[in-house]
Amino acid sequence: MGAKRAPKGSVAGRQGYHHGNLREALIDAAESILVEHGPEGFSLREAARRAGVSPAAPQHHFSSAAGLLTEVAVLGFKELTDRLREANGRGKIARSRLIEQGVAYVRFAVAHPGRFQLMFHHRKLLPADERIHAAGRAAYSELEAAVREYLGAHSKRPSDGAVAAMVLAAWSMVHGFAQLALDGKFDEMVEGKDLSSFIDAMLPSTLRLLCR
Amino acid sequence: MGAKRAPKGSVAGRQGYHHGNLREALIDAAESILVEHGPEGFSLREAARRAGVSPAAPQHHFSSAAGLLTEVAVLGFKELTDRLREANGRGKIARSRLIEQGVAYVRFAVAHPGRFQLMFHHRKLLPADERIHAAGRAAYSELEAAVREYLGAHSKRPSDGAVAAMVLAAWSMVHGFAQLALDGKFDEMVEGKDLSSFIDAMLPSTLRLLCR
DNA sequence: TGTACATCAGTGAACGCGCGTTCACTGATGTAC
DNA sequence: TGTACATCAGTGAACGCGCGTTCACTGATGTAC
Repeated sequence: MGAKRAPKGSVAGRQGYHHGNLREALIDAAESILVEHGPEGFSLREAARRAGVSPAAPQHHFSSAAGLLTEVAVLGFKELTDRLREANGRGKIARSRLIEQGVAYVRFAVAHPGRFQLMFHHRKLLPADERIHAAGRAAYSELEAAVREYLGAHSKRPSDGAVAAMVLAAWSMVHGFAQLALDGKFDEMVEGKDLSSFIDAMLPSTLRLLCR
Repeated sequence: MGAKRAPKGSVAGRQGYHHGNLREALIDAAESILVEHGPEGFSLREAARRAGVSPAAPQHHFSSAAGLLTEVAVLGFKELTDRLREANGRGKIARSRLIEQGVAYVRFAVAHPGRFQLMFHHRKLLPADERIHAAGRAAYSELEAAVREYLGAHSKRPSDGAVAAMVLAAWSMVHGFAQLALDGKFDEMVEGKDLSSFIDAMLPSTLRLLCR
């Protein structure tokens, strides 16, 4: 096994001419590039390099750079959806569940900055891709559900308009908070502290200004 | 005048070997590129091309591509600051002034998408540039002033913490709204209508959920 | 169980492209006398 | 008012770079018989 001759371009995990798991390896490579250099620093050649494969290899798995990134973005939306659903399961009070969900949104963004920025970077993705839309809508639905429950706790049956307005407000707030945090606009306020503890300290009370 | 021989590479507005106004022409060119292709589509060579000048010419006015873009971003922050100050001058009720200011923030973003995205795209700007920080802080101060007046209308003397929290909430909301709008995430809701009318229709009521 | 062969998943060299930056240069302008 | 000359603001060719994509190819795998 270990004695098997490895081809010149080989890399840890690679054992022969066929990679065996190139599709997943390229996705992992893409995510690591995104973390280090953001969506703009991504290149297909670099992803191939990190997967230990020739520059032409990705063609067999993804139509193009945008195709690979679209896959990563779809996976990102799916994980965000999971995080939001999970957060809405915590706690008995609808209001605190909604707040937990907002915190989960921002935590996802700072935990996976590359992936998050990519998800909202349509120029880098396949245009008008149905999977992206569907994955985005699924995440939106989680937020909508939490808002509906929250509003339902006050008036018996919230109107669709009221729900939509509150979703717009909550989504804008957490999205803006996440973007500003990732762009370093809070660095002066954060000072020595860690960004995560700043979020934990400030975000819930910020969200409480909206949900009261 | 009109009969004057123009050099081969000449372009409207150019009249001789010396451009005469290259610095401003490059800034204008940069803004037009940003509008068309976003911060990622910017290149110094293209800016030089649009200004009707050789690729090496910008060196005499800006240290690098990041230097030119930093200039554009600083101007953007200055204009945003003006818009915010202006908005806070409209209306007698502090609450409606704050809401007007939020609307002005988003209107600025959709009116100058390239400039706006650039301002929050630190990877494209000179790192740790003092002018950017100062220009950003000036805009922040406008928002802070409006929030302080708004909160002051309720309790007699709002605490700094309360002001900071409200600023964070308001800034996050308008910034997120703007980013999501520019990224096309509202396109399904907008449908046939124009983005500006969607903003006018939805944003004030969204902000009212926060300011009440 | 062995063999022939189609298919799959890679290689690696080559393409043309646009980029930022450098270099020696030169035309235009402004100033000193 | 005229002239010499320094300085400024451009030119355009060249550099090396990394990119996405193409191409003819080949090693490995899996299947039919």
